[in-house]
Amino acid sequence: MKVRTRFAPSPTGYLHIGGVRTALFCWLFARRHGGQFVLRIDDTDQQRNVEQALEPILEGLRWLGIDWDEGPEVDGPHAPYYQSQRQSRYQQAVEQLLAGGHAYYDYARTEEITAEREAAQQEKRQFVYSRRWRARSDEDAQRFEAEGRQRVVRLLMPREGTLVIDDLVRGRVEFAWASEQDHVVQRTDGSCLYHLASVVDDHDFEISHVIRAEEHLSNTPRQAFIAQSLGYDLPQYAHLPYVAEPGSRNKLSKRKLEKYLKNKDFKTLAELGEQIAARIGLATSAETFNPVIVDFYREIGFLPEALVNYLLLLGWSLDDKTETFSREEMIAQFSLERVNRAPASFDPAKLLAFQQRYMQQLSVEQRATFVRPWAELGKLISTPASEKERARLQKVVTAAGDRLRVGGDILDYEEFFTEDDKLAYDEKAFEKRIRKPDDAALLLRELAAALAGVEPFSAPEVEAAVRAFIEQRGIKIGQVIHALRVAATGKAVGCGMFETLEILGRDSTLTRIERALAQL
RNA sequence: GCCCCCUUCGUCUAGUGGCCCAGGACGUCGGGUUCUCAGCCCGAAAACAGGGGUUCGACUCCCCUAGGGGGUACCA
Repeated sequence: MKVRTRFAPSPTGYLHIGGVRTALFCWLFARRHGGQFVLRIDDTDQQRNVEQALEPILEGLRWLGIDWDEGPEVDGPHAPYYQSQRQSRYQQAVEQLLAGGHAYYDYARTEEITAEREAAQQEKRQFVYSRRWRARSDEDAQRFEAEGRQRVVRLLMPREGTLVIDDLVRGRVEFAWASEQDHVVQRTDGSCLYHLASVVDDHDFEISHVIRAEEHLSNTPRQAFIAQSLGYDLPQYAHLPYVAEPGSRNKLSKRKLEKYLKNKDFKTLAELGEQIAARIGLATSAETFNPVIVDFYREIGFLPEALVNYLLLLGWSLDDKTETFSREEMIAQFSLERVNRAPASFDPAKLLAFQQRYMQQLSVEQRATFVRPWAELGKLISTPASEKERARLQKVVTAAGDRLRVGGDILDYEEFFTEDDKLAYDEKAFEKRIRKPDDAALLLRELAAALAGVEPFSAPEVEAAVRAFIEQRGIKIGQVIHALRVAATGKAVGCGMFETLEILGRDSTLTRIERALAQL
């Protein structure tokens, strides 16, 4: 059988971390079996500009390398892939259901249905619609209409027997038909509802495997009924567990940011993002820029491969030890059988650890290239960067080494790019390392003199000179290096001191030391 | 209320009746390396939701309870 999967986002304006995990699994399954991955847009009740609200979602998928064979932009043999453009097809399906006796016109008022439901609940029994306002004949219909009633189309659900679904993740799941409702498939205004649309589309698009979030498991019976009534073969179903909040089993939602911010790791990530956004002048709002949204990671400089690898392991595992998967490996190894049935909570700390791991695997050249856009956006260097700036950037990236976790971290190293007379000092560090120690100023002055003659001004030579200096005076390196760091970089922490000085060069180093001493 | 799904260290997970006084990873804690911070290395603490069965033997099978999630919409 030809494997075809689909991901069906609503154009909401952003791509949620849970949603993209579902998309990834659909995509992996299709690729694993040499099939196709289809993108369908569920915009049945969208009033706003769909194109605009869709773009961030497509952008997110593209960034992560989740490519679609059919759907928006690429089209395909079953176009259009927008539900809003397929209403006439759904209308046709409704008529087919009616003609086949699988659905009926119903004239009940909302209050009447509600009353029946509440009565059932009072008696603690399953609610089943009495079908009192079902039009069994034209005469019924005319009579109801004469009463000023409006009609909807309801499913004529079976009242006995069971439906067995062999879910690829859950296993065998049984539903009693009697506990299903006569769901509405077409509204009073003639528009069709999601479940009908979804079933029709899955059939028309020849979807073989419906891989979707767990919240749809309970919706499967009505969809299966629609499909069967329309004479369609049922697709294979696979219901994925939802992605939970950090440190809890509750479902991850974009609306509970306040709560997530109380989680230490989530907060750390969120703050990292805010800092970077501020430095590159990115206007952010909690709505669209936070660790629950995929775009966040792209903006602050995560590697897509790291996010994908992390997401892969959120609810899936190959065995008891394999954690790193290349794109090819995950495609070759992915299987729905190994999807966990329990919800997996989103762990920002572990995601960051994956990012760090992937960053470490890049060569210095790759890392410098990757990081450059942030250096440009943050005005550390010009846009586009000159050859000279690129060369310096690469040196800084080398010196920073593993300190660069995400692309935006390069913004922590502005001291390498600012002019000597504009270097800012961390006041606390300056106080502690230069102003307060009695001998700091003197040592710094003498050290500057020693450094003046170092030739060439390279890390090993500078280090040799500093070591000779302290040995000569019988002091420890700590007594001079901290002051030197603050004078040269304005900060208490940073890259290796000697590499730092080499990058700055003799002139800047000496100028900066002098300037620091002048501040006293 | 009714129906369905889920439950192993804080977190992601391995485990399909004996290999498990439960393994790996992230995080945490302690130590080492060191000019700071990272990184790296070594080590430690940390879990089978609870209760009943079945069995010579249960993390693994069955039942109940609790907790979490979903559906019960003219939402998707």
